[in-house]
Amino acid sequence: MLGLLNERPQSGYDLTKSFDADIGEFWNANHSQIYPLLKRMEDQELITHKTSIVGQKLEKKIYLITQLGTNIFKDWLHSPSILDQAHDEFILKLYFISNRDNPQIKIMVAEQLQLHQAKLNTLKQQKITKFPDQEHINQDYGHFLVLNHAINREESYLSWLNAIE
Amino acid sequence: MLGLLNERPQSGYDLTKSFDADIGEFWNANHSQIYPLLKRMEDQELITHKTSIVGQKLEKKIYLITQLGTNIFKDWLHSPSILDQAHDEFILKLYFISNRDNPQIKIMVAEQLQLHQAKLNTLKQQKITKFPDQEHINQDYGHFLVLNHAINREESYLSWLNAIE
DNA sequence: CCGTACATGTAACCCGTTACATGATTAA
DNA sequence: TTAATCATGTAACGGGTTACATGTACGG
Repeated sequence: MLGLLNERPQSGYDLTKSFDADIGEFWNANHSQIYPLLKRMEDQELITHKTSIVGQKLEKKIYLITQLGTNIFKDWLHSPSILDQAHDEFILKLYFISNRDNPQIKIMVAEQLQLHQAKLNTLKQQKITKFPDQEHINQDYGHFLVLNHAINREESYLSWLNAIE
Repeated sequence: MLGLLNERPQSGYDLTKSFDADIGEFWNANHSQIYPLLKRMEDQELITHKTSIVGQKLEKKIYLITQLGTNIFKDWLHSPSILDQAHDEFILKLYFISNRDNPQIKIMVAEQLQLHQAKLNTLKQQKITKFPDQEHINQDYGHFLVLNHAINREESYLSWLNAIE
C-alpha cells in the first residue's frame, strides 16, 4: 500500500481496485482489510489523508504517503527478499521499480537467481535421496509428484529470471 | 492434518515435522498453530487422542482420525479445487493420493488443465491489451515483468500437468 | 554432564476472508 | 428509475508468525 501511495495519492477504494487488478495476481487484499489498515498506517504517521467531495456530498478520503512512509517504503524496496512460497516479495518489489534502466533490477535479479538455484539444488538432491528407484516412486507417488512440481516451479522461475533484460 | 492423520495416528510433534519437511514446500504450519487446532478438531469430533508414555513420564498425545473425520477428509479430497495463488489445494490433494493407479488423478488433472489453460488465456489477452507496443512496456516495466511472470508460471504449471502419467 | 531433539502448550499480534451494513453517483 | 459502480466502514472468525514458557529423553 505504501508502494501504491508512493506512485500517486489515492483512496482506499482505488487501492482495492489495484489489488483486484494486476497486483492481485500475486498479492491480494480486500477492502475490509484495506480500510482498517489505512487507519493504522495513519496512526503510525506513514500516511495522511485529505477529504474530497464527489458529486453533492459523497466523501472520498484521498491518502498521501508521508516522508516517513516514503523512507520506510524505500528501505523495504532495497532490502533483500527471502524465499516464501506463499508471498513473493521480490515480484512485488519489481512491480514498483517501473524504470527499466534502474540498476537495482540487476542486483535484485542476481540475488534471486542465487536463492532459487540453491533451492533447486536442494530439491534435486531430495529427489535423488528419497526416490532412488521406481519402487520408491510407486510407494509414495503423491510425494513424488509434489516434489517434481516444486522442481518444475524453480526451473521455470530461473528461466524467467534469466530472461529479464 | 486430517490427511496426515488418515495415513497413520501421530502426535502434534510428528505433524509439525511433516510440515517442516516435504509438505512445507507448498503448505506450512507451526507447532503453535497445530496444537490449538488439534484441540479444536477434537472438540468437533474429527479426531480423538490417546496418551502414550515415552521414557519415564513424558506424555505424548497420539491423535487418531474418527469416522466423521475420515468422511470430511474424503469429501474434501474428491471436491474440485479452485485456483488460489497463495495455497494450491490441488497439489495438497495429489499428495494424499499415494496410489499411482487411482483413476481420480486423471479426473483432477483434467480439471486443473482446464482451469490453468483458461487462466493463461486471460493473462495473454491482458498482455496484448495492456502492452500493445514497446512504448507501453517501457512506461510500466514493473507491471510488464510481473505479467510475464504470471504467464511463465501458468505455462510451466501446464507442462507439469501434461507430464503426469 | 551436556547439548540436541522430543514434546506440548499459551500470548500477542497481524493477516485475510466472508458477511453484515450503509449510502451516494452515474449512465442507460 | 434502476442497475452498476463508487465509496466506506465493522464484526466474526480462522489463518499464521514470533515470542514466551516449560520440561523430558537420549546419545555421546
